[in-house]
Amino acid sequence: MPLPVREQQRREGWAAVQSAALQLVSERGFDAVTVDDIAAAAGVSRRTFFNHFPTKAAALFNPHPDDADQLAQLLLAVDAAAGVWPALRAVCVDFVRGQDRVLRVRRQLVEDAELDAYHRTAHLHVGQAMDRWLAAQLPDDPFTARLVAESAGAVLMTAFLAWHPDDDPARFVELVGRGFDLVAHGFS
Amino acid sequence: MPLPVREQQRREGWAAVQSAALQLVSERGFDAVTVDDIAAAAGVSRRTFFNHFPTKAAALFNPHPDDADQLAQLLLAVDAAAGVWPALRAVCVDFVRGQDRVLRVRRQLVEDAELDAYHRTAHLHVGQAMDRWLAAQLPDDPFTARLVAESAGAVLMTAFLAWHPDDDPARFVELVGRGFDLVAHGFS
DNA sequence: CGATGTGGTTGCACTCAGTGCAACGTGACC
DNA sequence: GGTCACGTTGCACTGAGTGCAACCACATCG
Repeated sequence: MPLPVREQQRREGWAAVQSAALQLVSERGFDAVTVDDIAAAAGVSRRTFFNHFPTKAAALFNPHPDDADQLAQLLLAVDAAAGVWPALRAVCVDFVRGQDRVLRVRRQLVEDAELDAYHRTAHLHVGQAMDRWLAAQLPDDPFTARLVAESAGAVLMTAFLAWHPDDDPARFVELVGRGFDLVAHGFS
Repeated sequence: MPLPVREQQRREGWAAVQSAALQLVSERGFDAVTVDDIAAAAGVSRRTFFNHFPTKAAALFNPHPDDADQLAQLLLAVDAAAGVWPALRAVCVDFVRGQDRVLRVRRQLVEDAELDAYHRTAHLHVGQAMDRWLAAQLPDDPFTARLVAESAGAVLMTAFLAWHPDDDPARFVELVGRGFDLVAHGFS
């Protein structure tokens, strides 16, 4: 199903801006790059930058529109018969593969404590699909549903921070799986 | 041990600004209050506001200096013989008592999705004492240490979101305990 | 007690993030 | 070919956050 021309162009512009942002910020650092710099490098106006992204940090960390679709697809397809946690493990491990385009750059950026905060907020967005799925799976226990969602976030963040930019991206996937297993086993 | 006069005044100014910030923002909303408004209400200059807090959001969510001391004290005193997770449970439950001064207002603010993000970043600060303690407890397994820290954060955040502003603050403490127990048991 | 030093406070000027608005240009649709 | 919808652009504006230099109050020492 080919996307409409309009939407196609829109996503190309989106990708051009994010690409320029990642490039410039990884070279010079977050504070040394202005929105005007990024917009100019991407060949769009400053105002258009803000049509694509609400903030400067969003240009670095917001997920690609396709990613949100993909996560939703994975959640639809997964079999939760063995419990929500194993299902979520499978979904996250699958999802996290094929993120290597942005993985390394983002990991380097997050060395800066300030950007770590931005990074975490970006994940709130992606998490919404997961929140809805969990609410449907555990309709009678919203507390546990929320806790499972936050715990999955904790695992992903831990793996992300434990992964080193020099490592193979596959190692990140492995760390995610290990984190899920540790939490599944419990801390008692 | 009475604090030096200088430090005493400093903390009074700090508290005055935070108090004014919580008051105004809970009345009008985050975006409808400027830093100038807060500074004026606290009886200090705009520039002094930024001497106390690096950002507007920090004035709402940054922990009181005494809180950091208290958390450090609790961590020093706790007995970790039964494992790090039970110890952390005890520390957090203790710590979370006596936070009722800011609990209700903050919970109301976080209804706004944007401020939820700010709130989470503020916790990174408090968590540093916990990070150091965990690194000392699990020197040979930094991955688990990080995961435990993130999981404790997940529990606190879940309890905070599950707690309702009309509830008794004691209920929040109870929810924290319940969250720790659920994670201790595991999700398998 | 008076001189000196240290550190928080203040005002000023500046950069830059983010927003509202109105004009424009280009695909979509009949 | 006309018109409609929508993303793009420029412009002007608010407000967050910072660097700097002057100022003032508490502290210290002779």
